[in-house]
This record gives sequence, structure tokens and C-alpha cells, in this order.
Amino acid sequence: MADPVKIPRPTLERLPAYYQVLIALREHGRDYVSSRQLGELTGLDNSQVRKDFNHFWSGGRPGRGYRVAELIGQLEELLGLSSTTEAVVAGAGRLGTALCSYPGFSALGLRILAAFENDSAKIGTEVAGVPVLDAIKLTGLVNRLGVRLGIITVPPDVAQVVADAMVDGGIEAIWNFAPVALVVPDHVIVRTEDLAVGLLTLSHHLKHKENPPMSSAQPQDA
Amino acid sequence: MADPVKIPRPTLERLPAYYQVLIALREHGRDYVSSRQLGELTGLDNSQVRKDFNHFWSGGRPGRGYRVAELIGQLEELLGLSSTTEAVVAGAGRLGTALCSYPGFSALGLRILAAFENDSAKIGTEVAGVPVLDAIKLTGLVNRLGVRLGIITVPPDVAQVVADAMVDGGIEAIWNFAPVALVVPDHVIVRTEDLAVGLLTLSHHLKHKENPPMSSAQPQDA
DNA sequence: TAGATTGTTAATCGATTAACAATC
DNA sequence: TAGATTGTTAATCGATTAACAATC
Repeated sequence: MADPVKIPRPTLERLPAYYQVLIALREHGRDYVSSRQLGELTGLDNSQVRKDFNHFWSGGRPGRGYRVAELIGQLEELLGLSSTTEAVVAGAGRLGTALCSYPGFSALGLRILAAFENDSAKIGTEVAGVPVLDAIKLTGLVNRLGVRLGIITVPPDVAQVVADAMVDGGIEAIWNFAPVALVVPDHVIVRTEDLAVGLLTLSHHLKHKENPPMSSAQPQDA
Repeated sequence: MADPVKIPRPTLERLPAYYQVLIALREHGRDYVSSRQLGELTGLDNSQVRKDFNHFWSGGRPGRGYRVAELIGQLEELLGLSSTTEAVVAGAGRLGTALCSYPGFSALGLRILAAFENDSAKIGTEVAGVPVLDAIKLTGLVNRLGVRLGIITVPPDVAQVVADAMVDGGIEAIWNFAPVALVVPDHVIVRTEDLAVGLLTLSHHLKHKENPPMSSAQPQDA
């Protein structure tokens, strides 16, 4: 396991894009891919592609490029896709259920064990095979099963309470979809997925029509 | 309107956080706020807070700070919140309907006019007051109403087709929730909201438990 | 006035891009 | 071998942080 890998955040956030492109390349039967091709496919500089990979791996073959299967394996190892991550969802509203049934997650190694709700009408039902349980059971179940990741899709005003319950149960990472800054102990990591950021970025660009925001990649065919 | 404002992306992405905190401060009846307080509330450096604001406004009062109401007004103007942005959603699945009923959007000036679907069972229904229409009508309606923003929540394999239909209708900005890189003309801006990025970032951190990802702000009370 | 906090310049830090010798 | 592409160092660029005179 010994893994002192320290990846810069910008690099880390680009890795999923490489991963998706590589999966597609593998499906097309491609054996090797060069940093230049990968750069075209993701809209990134080829020099940056090489630099990104070299943060965790230097297995490219000069003159040939990277072996697709090998690179995928490295990324899966690094990103934790080689093992399953179990998670619980707090909130079985529209967003919560959308996440429970999001098809891409299983391929990314995410397994949602249960959703938690206050609304008694929903308790006892199932969403896409995920049982909806009473919110008061959250801490206990998380603790008992040793779940490390909690996903929050409840309204903003109760998000902190839910986060506290998760932390009590031993959750180590929180994926927060409520637009609030959560207060958690230092050992717990939080990633807030604030839709307002995306929306406001777009409406700002719409208003001052000029340079585009991120991810306007111009992929070409492989 | 004359607005040659050129805001660096990192700054632009922090503005929504300031905005949310400011709204909360206004509700608490606060008149003034300093860059130091704002920094504590958002987890950012106070120097950075001032620098961010000075990209578009230098209306702070030395010795006092920023007038909350005034700053909110500036942000609303800059981010395009002072006017409504009309949008359509392609895909009335769980994620599409979740977005249609997302309560925070109206406060951000977003108005979803319609959702579009292929599934005839859903066509003709309503989601949170938003009519679900036949997908073949997308281009026509977008064109007729002059809608500028399109939101894509369809499965990855049809996302490009949907994007093309939007572009044909005259859409200028696409908020893409499908994990694919869309190919669009230069004048159309795309923001892809890829959940894989968030998930993989978290699972990576979980695996190599170390420094936390973004937005672990430690807000204090105002 | 004295104290606080701004706007802005300068110093630091880190990330991106360019360049190229090493090597398949 | 000749051609291609890597890994890595150096150069550039831009963003963050520190510092402070101006000013309310």
C-alpha cells in the first residue's frame, strides 16, 4: 500500500477525464495512446498530460506512448476504483434518489447501501434497489457497517445536523450537495458540490459573452 | 451595460460562496462586513477576498468594511442575478426532475420553461410546475422563445444529439450533466458538471487519507 | 483623533507550457 | 536505423499571500 503519492489538486481533477477517455479507447480496441492524442481528446496540452501522469507513474514508452490497459490500471489503483467504496445517502428526495439510481456510480466503485429519510411515507420503500431507512438509524448503521463515505442531499437547513450524525457514526468523508459550508472535525473531509457555482458561472458568461468556461474540450476521433 | 470586466476563473468560482454568506449576513441584519470576517466565513484569505472584489468593484470603506447590501447588489449585477435566465432541460429522468424542482434555482434567477423527453409516458405530464414536452419540439421551442441556456440530463450516449438540437435552436450555453465531452461551435459555451470528478476526488482522499479537498471552510458565527 | 480596514503593489508560490536529451 | 514520443528540466505565466500607505 505504501503510497506517499501527493497529487496537485488541478491534476487530480483532470484524472477522471483521462480515465473516461481511456475506457473509450480500450473499447475501441486501442493498445497504445500518446500524450498528444490524449491531449486532443481531452482538450489539454500534451505536455500537461505527461506531467500529470508522471506525478504517479512513469511507465510510458518513448516512441510508442502509453499502454492503454496499463494506464487504466494505474488510474484505477490511484483513484481507488480497484476496490468498492460503500456509502450512505441522507435525504431521499429527488436529488437523493437521482444519485441512488445514477448508473455511472457502480462503474466508479461506489456502492450505496442505504438512503435515510425523515418522511415516514418514504421510510420502508426502495429506490433503485436501495432501501430507504429512518433517519434516526443513520449514526448506528454507519457505525455498525463501518461506512466511510456519506452523501448529503437534504435541504440546507438540516444539512449540518445530518453531517453531525454522520460524523458521530464515524464517517470520514462527506459529499455535500446542500449549498452550505459544513463544520466538521479536521479528520473528516468534505467536498461540497454547489450547483450555484456552475449556474452562476454560466449566467455570468451569458451576460458578458466572451471567453468560455472550463471543459470545452474539442475531442477528435480516435 | 458597458462591461469589460474580465474576472479570473478562480475568482469567479468563489463569488457564489461570498454571495451566499452575504445573503445570510443580510438576513441577520448586518450592515457592514470586513474582508477578514468574510474570509473567516468562507475559509479564504482576507487578502484574497479584497483582491477578488477589486476585480469588479472598489467600493469598500477603509476602517469600516463593505456595505452588505451594496456588495450584494454588485454581485447580483455581475453574476446576472438581477435578471432572469430562462432555460430548458433535456431529459426528465430523476436528475432532470431533481433540477426542475431544485428550490435554490429561482433565487439565482433561473427559470426552467420546459423539460423534454423521448419517453411518451412522461410527455404531457408536469414536474414541479414544469411541463414535460416531446423531445422533437426542443429545437423549435428554444428557437421561438429565444432560450439561451440548455441543461442536459440525458444518458451519455444521446447527449451529443441533444446538444446538437439545442445548438440548432440557438442555445448559447449548455450546462451538461452527462459525463461526455460535447462538441459544439465556438460561440456556444459548455460547462460539464461531472459527478465522477467529485466522487473520484473523495475516494482518492479516502484511500490516501491526507490533505482535505476544497471547501472545508470553517465558518464562524457572524 | 486613534483604530480599523481598505485598495494596491510587491513577494511568493505553484501550475502550465516549452524545449530537448534520452530511448524505444 | 530513422522517427516518434517519452520523462524531466527550464521558462513562463498567473494566482495567492504579505505588506503597507491611504483613508474612513
